[in-house]
Amino acid sequence: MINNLSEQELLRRKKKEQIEELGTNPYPSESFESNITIKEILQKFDKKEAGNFKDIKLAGRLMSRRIMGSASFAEIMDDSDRIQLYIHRDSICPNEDKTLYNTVFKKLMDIGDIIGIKGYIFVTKVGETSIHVQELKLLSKSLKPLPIVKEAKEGDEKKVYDAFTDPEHRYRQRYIDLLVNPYVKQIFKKRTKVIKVLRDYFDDLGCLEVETPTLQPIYGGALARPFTTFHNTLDMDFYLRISNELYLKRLIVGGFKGVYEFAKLFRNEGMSRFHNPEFTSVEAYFAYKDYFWLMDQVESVIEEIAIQTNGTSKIQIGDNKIEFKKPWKRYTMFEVIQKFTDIDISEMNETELKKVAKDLKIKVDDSMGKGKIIDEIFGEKCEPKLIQPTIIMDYPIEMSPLAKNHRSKPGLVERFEVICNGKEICNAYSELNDPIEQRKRFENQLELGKRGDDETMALDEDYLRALEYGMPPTAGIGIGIDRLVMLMTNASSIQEVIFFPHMKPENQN
RNA sequence: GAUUCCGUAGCUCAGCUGGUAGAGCAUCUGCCUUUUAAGCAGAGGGCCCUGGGUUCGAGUCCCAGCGGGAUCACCA
Repeated sequence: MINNLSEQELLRRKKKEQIEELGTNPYPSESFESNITIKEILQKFDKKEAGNFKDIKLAGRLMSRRIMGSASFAEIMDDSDRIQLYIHRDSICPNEDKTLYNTVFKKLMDIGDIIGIKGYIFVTKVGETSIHVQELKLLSKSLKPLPIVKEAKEGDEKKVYDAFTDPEHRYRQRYIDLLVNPYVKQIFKKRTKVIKVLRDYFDDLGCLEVETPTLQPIYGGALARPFTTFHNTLDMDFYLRISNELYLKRLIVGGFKGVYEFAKLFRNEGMSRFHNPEFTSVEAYFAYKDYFWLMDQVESVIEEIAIQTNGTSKIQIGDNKIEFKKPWKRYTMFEVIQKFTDIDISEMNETELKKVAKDLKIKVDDSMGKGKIIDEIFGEKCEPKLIQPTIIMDYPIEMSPLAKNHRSKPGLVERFEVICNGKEICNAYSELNDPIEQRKRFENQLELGKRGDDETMALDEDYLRALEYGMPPTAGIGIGIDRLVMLMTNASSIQEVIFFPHMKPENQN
């Protein structure tokens, strides 16, 4: 193992031993509490507001060093920002013994070491806010060299050297990515903000945040292939949930007026820049509400998310400027298909629909029912063109086995999705609460399964039993958190918004 | 899954029609010794992703594999 170490790694291990020989623990136990953040220093000091800028105590990572004889400049980074340190030999070594500066700082410390300092703030000749260090302590020795990203000014242009940009390394070693690329932290802070706004919104509506099983004996609530696992004591298979929908609705049967859950969902399908095998969704259910009420809520909460994360409801996403301010455009499924294809399919039967699909050069096969064909036409001809947030409503019944029949349009259900930047970001409906109808829908799914559709829903007897006791009229919604965060952070891939996206195992090659 | 591009020093990347492995940063040594430095001089550092093949000779050409990116197809 030791033979595989690079020259620089061997050297750092040796330095660690030398530190120990000097009687210093390179990994001390005692807490070291900063009394200010770097961001606070930079903001308050520049404003020249009164404050305590002596007796600064700060812990962080050493990010650069420029050593001159008996005085050096360095940079320290904490959770908030970076600041320059001025380290003068006689300041940190006021007595005869200059070991701390000459040996420990100059010879035994490295970029990447975690240190604690005490000192006071001043401004250098060239005007950079800095800390004059009076005490210096090693808090943790770093044994691997960090990729060094440097910025230099050439005239007016800012040039970045040795950027750490290789996606494989960035995702596999996210800790390095976070240390070295400051924008990455901002993405994840926004992600947490998105979740917080949603949570606050649902709480304010009087909902209860709940948890439901991740391991499920029957997977349901969505159309997808599951991961399978095994419970030894029960001697049976379990599935990692593809959805938590049916459990949350059981809780509505149980009498809660509203429930929501942020849930990791697992789908055993392809990976791409829009798909990770596990992803986060929030589902929320509201008793005594319908899908029109939900449309208003989703417009409000997403506008609020945009404002909270970006300071404005108008966000640049890729090449598009997207306005989240409500109200959004609303179309029925048939209207939007007519808008983009000039074809009115509202009265068509399966045979006619197949012909339309073929004319539009959309692949159809015998496993596809009416609903699936309509969904394909929509996905192909409409969805990619819907850039501004748009509500699409009233879906064909075949594609929506858990949604309530439309109050006035036969063959349709009271369902809507929000499409933004050409992608679905949420899916919602007036929930089907007629247990007899629900059983028929499940049975119809089984039929589709026999026709060869490999994505159909299993029949869940306990869920039907729950409905038979009576579920109030209920509106429910699922929002894909990862996709929403991608929009709010202008990220082009889902891997950018998940700390540890799944990848093939690292090989020793 | 399909197409296509990529894998060389700790990092970012050169390396031509095949002929002893290169640069900048980082590291080490020295210079500079008190508010700027990407400083100056020198040095060390490589299973060129892996395994086969062609060849007198392969980082380079061919085949297979592993890993990754981009685009496309299915799912959110």
